[in-house]
Amino acid sequence: MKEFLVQPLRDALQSLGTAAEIQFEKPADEKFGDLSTNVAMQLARDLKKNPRQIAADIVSKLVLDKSVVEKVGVAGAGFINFYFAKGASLVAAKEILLKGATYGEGTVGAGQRAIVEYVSANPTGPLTVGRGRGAVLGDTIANLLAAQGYAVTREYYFNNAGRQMRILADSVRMRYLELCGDEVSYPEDYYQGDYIKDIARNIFETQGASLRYSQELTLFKETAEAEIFESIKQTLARLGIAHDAFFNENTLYEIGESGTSRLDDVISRLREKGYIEEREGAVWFKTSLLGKKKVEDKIEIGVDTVLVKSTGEPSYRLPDIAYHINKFARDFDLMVNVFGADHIDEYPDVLRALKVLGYDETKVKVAINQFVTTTVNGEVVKMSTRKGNADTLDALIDDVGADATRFFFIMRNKETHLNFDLELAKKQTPDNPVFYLQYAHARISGILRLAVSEKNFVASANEYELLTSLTVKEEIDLAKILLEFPAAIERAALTLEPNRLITYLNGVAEVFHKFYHECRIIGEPDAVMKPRLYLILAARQVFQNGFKILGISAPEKM
RNA sequence: GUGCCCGUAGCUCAACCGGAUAGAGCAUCAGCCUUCUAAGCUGGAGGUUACUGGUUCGAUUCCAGUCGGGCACGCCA
Repeated sequence: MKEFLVQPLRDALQSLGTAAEIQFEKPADEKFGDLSTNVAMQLARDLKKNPRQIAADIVSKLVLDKSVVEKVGVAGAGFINFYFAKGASLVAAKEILLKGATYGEGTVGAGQRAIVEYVSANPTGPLTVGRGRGAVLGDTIANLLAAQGYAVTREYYFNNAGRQMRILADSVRMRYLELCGDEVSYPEDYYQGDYIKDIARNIFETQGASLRYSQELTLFKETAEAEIFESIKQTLARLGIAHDAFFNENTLYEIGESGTSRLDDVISRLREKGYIEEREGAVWFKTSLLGKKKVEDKIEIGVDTVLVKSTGEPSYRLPDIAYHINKFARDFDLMVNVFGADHIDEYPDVLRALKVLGYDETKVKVAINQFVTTTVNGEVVKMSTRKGNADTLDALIDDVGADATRFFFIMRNKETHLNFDLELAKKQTPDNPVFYLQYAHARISGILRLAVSEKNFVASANEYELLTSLTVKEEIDLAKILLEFPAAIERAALTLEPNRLITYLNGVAEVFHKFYHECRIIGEPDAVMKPRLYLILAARQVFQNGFKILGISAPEKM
């Protein structure tokens, strides 16, 4: 609708001898119309005039199509409010039915390629509840970007080498030796979870005690990795999450045709630019030259970053940089990384390196999610994989179901701490927020079932026109909010904040329930019933399309 | 100690780029089912937007400081 207003407003401003960027917003209160602009207030300072007077001047010069904009008003400090003709929304509502499953899709990412990297847990143990938030967040962001026309790659970055994996393998070996009957003192800093014992048992069952006196860890490592990875994928699958690509960090260490690895290449390129220094036996990235600093005793000190430790091993930042260069080589227009707040200090180094090497680092977006605390009976449960007292994501899904799991993880802004109330999520009662939404969909489905079975209703595109005969306030309100769906998706996608979509859908559910109470459908004369049936078909479409992005089911009955 | 994030109704959270009387759900109080699902709707009560200043015609939003919580500050990942 904004398109109808922008040019007339520009013309009006021009005839007053001025110009400004024209911004619209949806007024909080419907008595202020459907859209408003604050352009008069913006101009107040330059023109040194009362904003209300400016607004009145603008309105007097406005030329608008009366069949679209019914009324224009000036209110408050100088807002210009536009009231749309009822028919305008209803005509537009036909689009929802015509577009069907594609309604709501946008073109922000048309012709562009995006990669979303999420989960990325190393295969050292089952996914925890804490990991779940990033997993669902990343998956939903990927869905939102896909809905904006991006060709999206969902990628999982992992490392199955290094110290952690050695500890994992040795943990399994220790448990295996226990099964062989050996007395072992199990180290405290080894993996404590029962899954280690399960893996050891599987090995013991197939291999017997044949590995008892071997120091070789390979079988333990490979078995553990394979089994744990399999369980991670299964857990993700329960939430409807499936990655397109798995990127193994090890490939960055491999020596290519040039005789160097990707990691070597990063260092030599940074060295050419003058950002590498070797001292104390280590290789440093001179981030101090790029603004990285810390403050000690109120004195700022530049800070460099180690890329290769004095042991000769790369620190984890080096492969991180190489990995991002790899993403650029794959020519993505947008690269989203989803990770937890504990990595908050890591990505600035990566971005600094990318910038220095001539990449457009603004294409990299980082979605950081704050931690999850779970409460059970009001008591906070802290989690750690290493200690083995973690609530696994699997157990959570068993407990509350996939829909509630997904919903709870994304219903809050990612940057706020999430309190996952296990008791609440488990409830099959109205205090559980996911039910409020799904119930609206189930109600619509129930009405449509009846319409088909008792009134022989068959939806037909040449009857969509009937929507324009709706007149009741609750009908119009519903049509209007359904039309905001594309904007809601776009906003959620651009900000990488799926919770905005939930907030929007909650609003739709609220307006629908009001409509439901005010407007009966089955049993009304055809002239009333049919337009309403098409209206709720449109509402159902919005719920279904929205639920698909959120990754939750759309139950026909509850 | 330093950096980043957060602080909004009793609880969990919204508030689109700085806009109009700060909104929902839960809990609570009062109503609404012979009629499409009462997992719903209507109404009431509930707020110094942590605090103090600043910028602005206008601040929950931006800036500075204070207090409180989380995370990170390693040649760990």
